[in-house]
Amino acid sequence: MQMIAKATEKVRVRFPPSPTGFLHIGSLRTALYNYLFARKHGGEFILRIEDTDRARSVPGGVESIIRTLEWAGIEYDEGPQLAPSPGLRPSSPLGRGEGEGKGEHGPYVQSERLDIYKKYAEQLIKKSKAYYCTCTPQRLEELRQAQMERKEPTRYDGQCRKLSNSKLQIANSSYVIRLKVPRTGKTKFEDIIHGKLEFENKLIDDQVLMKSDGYPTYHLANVVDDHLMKISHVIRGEEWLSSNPKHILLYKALGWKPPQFAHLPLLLNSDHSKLSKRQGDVAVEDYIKKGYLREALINFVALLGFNPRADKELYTIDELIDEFDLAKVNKSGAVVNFEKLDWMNGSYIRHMPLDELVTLTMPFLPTDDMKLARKVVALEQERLKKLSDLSEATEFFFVEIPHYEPEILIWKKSPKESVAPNLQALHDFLSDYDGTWDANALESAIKLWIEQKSRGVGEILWPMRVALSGRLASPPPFDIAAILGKTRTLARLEYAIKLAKKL
RNA sequence: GGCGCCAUCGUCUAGUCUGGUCUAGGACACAAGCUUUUCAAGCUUGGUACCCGGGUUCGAAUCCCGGUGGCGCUACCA
Repeated sequence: MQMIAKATEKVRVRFPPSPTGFLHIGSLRTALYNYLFARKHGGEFILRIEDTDRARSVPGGVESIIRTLEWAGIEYDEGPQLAPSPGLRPSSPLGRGEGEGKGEHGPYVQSERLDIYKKYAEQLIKKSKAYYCTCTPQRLEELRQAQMERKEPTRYDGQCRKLSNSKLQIANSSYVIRLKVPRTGKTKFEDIIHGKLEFENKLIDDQVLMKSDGYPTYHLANVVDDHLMKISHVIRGEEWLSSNPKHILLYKALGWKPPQFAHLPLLLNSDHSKLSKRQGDVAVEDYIKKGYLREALINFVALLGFNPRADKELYTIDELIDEFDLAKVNKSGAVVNFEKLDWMNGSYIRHMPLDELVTLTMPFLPTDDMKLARKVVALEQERLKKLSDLSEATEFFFVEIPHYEPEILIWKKSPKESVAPNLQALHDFLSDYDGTWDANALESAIKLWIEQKSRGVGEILWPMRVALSGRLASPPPFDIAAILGKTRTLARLEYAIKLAKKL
């Protein structure tokens, strides 16, 4: 794909979130694709904060985004830096930003670049490529309504475009600056993912460049910054595809060469609408809280819209970098399949070294005892889908006696009258047992004893397991007994016998 | 309404550019079986897809045209 990386042009990509809340899972994928592309081509990845909508920016928004990227291990080379503070996960180095994190193209926060946008907007006015517009929002709204009723395309009617561009004109009124879009011809460009595209100029609106509050719109700020920051490839969501001709026209008006574009397919809800909060969590923070591993979430999100190989599902970040290819990114939207995320996360959990897993799961356990935690986690490791499952799954280890419905002590293949005597026999055997109290020794001793008594394995082991765990499903009874120790094991058996007698 | 994008199992996808090896492959989920005190894991097996209609061709999931459907945009939001 010679259109991707020309030897002469350094690959520089950017991820430009708005600090309007938490990082969206779709944004995480966009950030990841940009990151993969940059790393693959030895380029640079820039984080830029687009806070030009003052009403929607929220306090702490920038920090939240940076922390989340940090958690995900997506490092940026240039961009705003946070004051050092105890992070979420110390193991992930933040971008090797230059110095203060400003880089040579900073600042990387748009609200700190207002004079730059103003300068270019005025330049466009001088060149007659843009004009002041004093139309009120009410007039614009009425205009739109009328156009809708007449079934015409909605667009600005150009009332102020005809006026002369003087400061006088705007003297005492609130105004915006609009781009003077050509009325004829077509705007063409080539998208790396979608190929050649063209739009009729007469259908493109005279885009607002500067708002009346002195802030630029996305369109202006984005184009100016991408140019000034020497961005080579704009990789963003497909919701931007329709406005791309406006951006191309803007580059042209400013006399700049546009970068290359790649518009990524959208992430969808199961009903195929654009992924939204209604149908599950979309904030990456929610996934962190629930105990999804960063490796799993990255792997999962990477495969939404892209699949390098036919028969491989699990990729490390290095493999993803290696295999990443914008030309292989899908064109159609992808429904987010959360069940697959669970499977993938479980798979990563199972393959994780135990000590690492224990460290990550400590917040989900009601104990500070690392040795105990290690044993408990080892038992549950292959059962977990996400770390937060551990709290509930292991609760029975940390209570005095677990409570449960007595009926669940009954094994499906044996009569309820046998439960109490079976448990009593087991209790007596265990209280006399003086071998090693670990899972293996207990298992062979108990199984041997069952055989000698010529009983079924199930009629002893099922009630034993329920007595120790209080649950229909749990790890094997020997493992639980080993962790519980002899005293607590016997106590739980005694409690179960009491219940069983009433059955 | 206008403009644009898209279209392979329920879902993520491989295959489409360079038509035959595709009676369409993998994964998740589902079902059955093995193992087993239960669950999980693991292994084995199974069902389900080329949106529709034309055309080009000896041959089309793949190329062309027309429908249909879905989605996105249509703001002084990004």
